[in-house]
Amino acid sequence: MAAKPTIELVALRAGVSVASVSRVINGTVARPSTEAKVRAAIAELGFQPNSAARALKVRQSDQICLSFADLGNPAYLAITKGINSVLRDSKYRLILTSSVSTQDDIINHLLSLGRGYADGLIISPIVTSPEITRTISELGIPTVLVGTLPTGLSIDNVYVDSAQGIELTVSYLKELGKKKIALVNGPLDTNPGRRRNKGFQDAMTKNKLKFNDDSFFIASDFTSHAATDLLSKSKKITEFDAIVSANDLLAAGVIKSLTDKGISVGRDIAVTGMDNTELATILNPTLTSVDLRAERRGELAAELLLERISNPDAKPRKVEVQPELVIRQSTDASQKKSR
Amino acid sequence: MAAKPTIELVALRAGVSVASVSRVINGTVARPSTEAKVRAAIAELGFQPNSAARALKVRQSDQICLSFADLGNPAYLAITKGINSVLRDSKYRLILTSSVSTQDDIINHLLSLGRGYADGLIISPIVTSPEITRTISELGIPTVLVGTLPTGLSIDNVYVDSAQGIELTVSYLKELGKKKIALVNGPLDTNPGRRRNKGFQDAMTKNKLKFNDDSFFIASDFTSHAATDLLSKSKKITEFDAIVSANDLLAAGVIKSLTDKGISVGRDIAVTGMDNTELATILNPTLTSVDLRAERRGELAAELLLERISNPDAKPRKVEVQPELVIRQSTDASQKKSR
DNA sequence: GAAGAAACTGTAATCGTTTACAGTTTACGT
DNA sequence: ACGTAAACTGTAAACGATTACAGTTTCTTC
Repeated sequence: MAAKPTIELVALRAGVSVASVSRVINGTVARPSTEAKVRAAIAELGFQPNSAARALKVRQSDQICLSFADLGNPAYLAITKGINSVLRDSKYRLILTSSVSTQDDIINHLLSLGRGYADGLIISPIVTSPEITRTISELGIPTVLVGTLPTGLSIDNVYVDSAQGIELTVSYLKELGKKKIALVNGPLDTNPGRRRNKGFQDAMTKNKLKFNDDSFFIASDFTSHAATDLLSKSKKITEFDAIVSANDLLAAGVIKSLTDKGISVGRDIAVTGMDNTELATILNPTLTSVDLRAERRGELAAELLLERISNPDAKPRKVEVQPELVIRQSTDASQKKSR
Repeated sequence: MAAKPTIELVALRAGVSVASVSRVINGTVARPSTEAKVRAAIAELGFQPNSAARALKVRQSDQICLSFADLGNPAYLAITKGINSVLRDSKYRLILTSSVSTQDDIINHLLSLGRGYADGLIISPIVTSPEITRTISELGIPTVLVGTLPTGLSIDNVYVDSAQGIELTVSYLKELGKKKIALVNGPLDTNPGRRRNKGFQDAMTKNKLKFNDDSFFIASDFTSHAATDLLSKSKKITEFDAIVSANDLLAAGVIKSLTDKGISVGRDIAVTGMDNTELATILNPTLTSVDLRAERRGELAAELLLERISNPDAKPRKVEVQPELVIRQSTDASQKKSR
C-alpha cells in the first residue's frame, strides 16, 4: 500500500492548486480544462477525499444515526428498510445503534452525538420519558422520533395510531357477526402493550360489545411461545368467537394453540394479528392482520429528517400514518391465498 | 445552543493546557489533581471530543462497516445481531451499507472506504468475483468475509458448510426409513442455490439413495410463496416421502402446499428446512431445520475483525462453523413443542 | 538539602480538507 | 484594441483534536 494520496498530491499532479482540486470535487466553479486535469489526476491516483478532514472543516459528517431498542423485531427492521430506501441515493451513511434499551442507555447515546459523528438522528425509544425528550430538544441535532409522543413537544414525529388499528379490527369482527371477542396482548408495562389494551377497551365500548376482565389475556412477552404457553393451559379461550392479538407473533401462537385443541381457525373462531408481517402470509390459515405501515413510517421519517437538516428552523411536524386492515383466511375461510 | 465546547475551552476552564486535557481524555498519564480539574471542567461544559478531529489526527474512525445484500433476510439479520453483541462494548460504531448487490455496487462501495470512514469491514457479498476479492486485498483495510470463499485467498473468512447441513439432513431422513427424497431449492444462479443443489446430490449419492432430475424442484426465489406457487400445480411432489427445503421460508411454503392437499406433514411426508429461524418454531407442525449458526458466525466475524485490526500482519484465518440439525415435528410427529 | 531521576506539563506542529480573500485570466462590448 | 466585468485560481488560515519535544515539577536518595 502506497500512502494514501491527498488533495495536495492531486494538485501537484494536475498542476493546479489544492483549492481548485477541492472545487472540482465539490462541484463548484472550475474551467473545463482545469476540471479535466484534476479529474485525470484523481483517476490516476485513485484519490478519495478523506472524510474526517472534510467533516472537521465543514462540521458535518454525512452520517445519520439510527437508534432502536432491538433490530431483531420485524417492525423495526421494516422501518429500517424504509429509511434505507430513502437514504440509499443520498450522500448519507447510516449508523446503527442497536440495543439502546434503558433510559440511561438512551440518554448516554444521545449525549454521545455531541461528538458530531452524525448529522441527524432517527430514534424509536422503547420508553419515552421527559428526560429523553428534553435531552433531544437541548441537543440541537436534527431528530425524528418514530413512535407516539405526548402532544406539545417540538420534535419531528411520525406515528401510527395502533388503537385505530384495533378499532378497525373490532368493527370488522362485529360486522362478521362476532359477539365475544378477546384480546391477547403482551406485557402492559410497555408502550405498545398499554396502548393496545386501551385501544381494545375503547373499540369494544364504541362498538357496544360486552367485555370484562376475562376478555384480556396477557402473555409474558410479544412472542408466539408466550401465547402458546398462556393459552395451552386456558380453557376459557374457547368460549370466544374471535381473538384479537397484539401482534402477528402472538397471533401465530394463538392459531397454534387453537389448532392443537382441534378448533378450526377462520371457521369456528376468528383470529387477527397486527403488523402484517411476512408471517401473516406464511401461516396456515393465512392471518388477517392490521398493517401498521412500518416501512412507510421509515420512509417518512427519513424524508422528514432530510428536510429538517436542510431547514433546521422549520416548524416541527407530526405525520400520522393510517393503519390498514388486511383480510385473510384466519377470519374468513373463503379467502383464497393472498399476500 | 451555545457553540460546542472545544478542548481549548476545557483547558482554559481547568487552568491547564490542551495537551493535558487530551491526555486525561485518552487515559494517558496525569497527576490526580490535574485530572480532577479537567474532569470537573469537562462535566461543567458537557464537553464531548469532536470525533472528526480525532479521526483526522489519529487516522482511525472507530467505525466498522457492514456490507450486506439485503438486511431483510433473516440470516443476515442474525449475523448482524452476532456482530452487534460483540461490538456493543467496544469503541466501535457500526455503519450499515445495505443493498449492495451487484458487483459494481460492491466495488464502488469498497473503493469508497478509501475515504477512511471505517477501520474495518465485514462483508457478505451475494456474488464473489475475483475482482471483488482482489479489490479487498488491495484495499488494505481490515476485512472479514462472511460466506464461502475460494481457497487460497488471504482474507479472513468465517463460513458454514451448508452442504454438510444437507448431508446431516439426508442421513437423518434415511435413518427414519425414508427412501424417496426431494429437494425444494431456490434459483441456481445464486451462491446458496448452487451450493445446496450440489450438496443434495452428494448427500444422496453418499447415502446410496436413488434420485433423478425429477427430485429437484426449483422455485423462482427463496420465499414461501415461490414454493407454494411451484408445488400447488405439481402432483409429483406427493410421490416423495421426504422433502428437503433449501431454507425455512421455502419449507413453510412446502408445508402449506402439502397441508392444503390433505397430507399430514410429519406423519405422511417429512419436511425439513434450513437456517433454523424463529419461523421453524412457529410453524405448525414445528419445523425440523438445519441451524447454520448465523448469529455465531456474526460473533466470530466481529472477533476476527477486532483481532485483525489490532494485528494487521497476522496470518489470515478461516473459521468454519458446524451446522446442527434441530429435530421437530415436521419429521417426527412424536416431538413435543420445542424451541 | 541537593543532585539526579522520574513524572508530569506546555508549546507548537500536524492531520487533510474547505473557503475567504485577493489576485489573475478570460470574455465582452464598443 | 482596450477597458471593464465576469469568471476563475491561488495563498493561507482555519476546523479541533493528538503528540513529539523540551521544559518544569516532584520524588528519591544520600
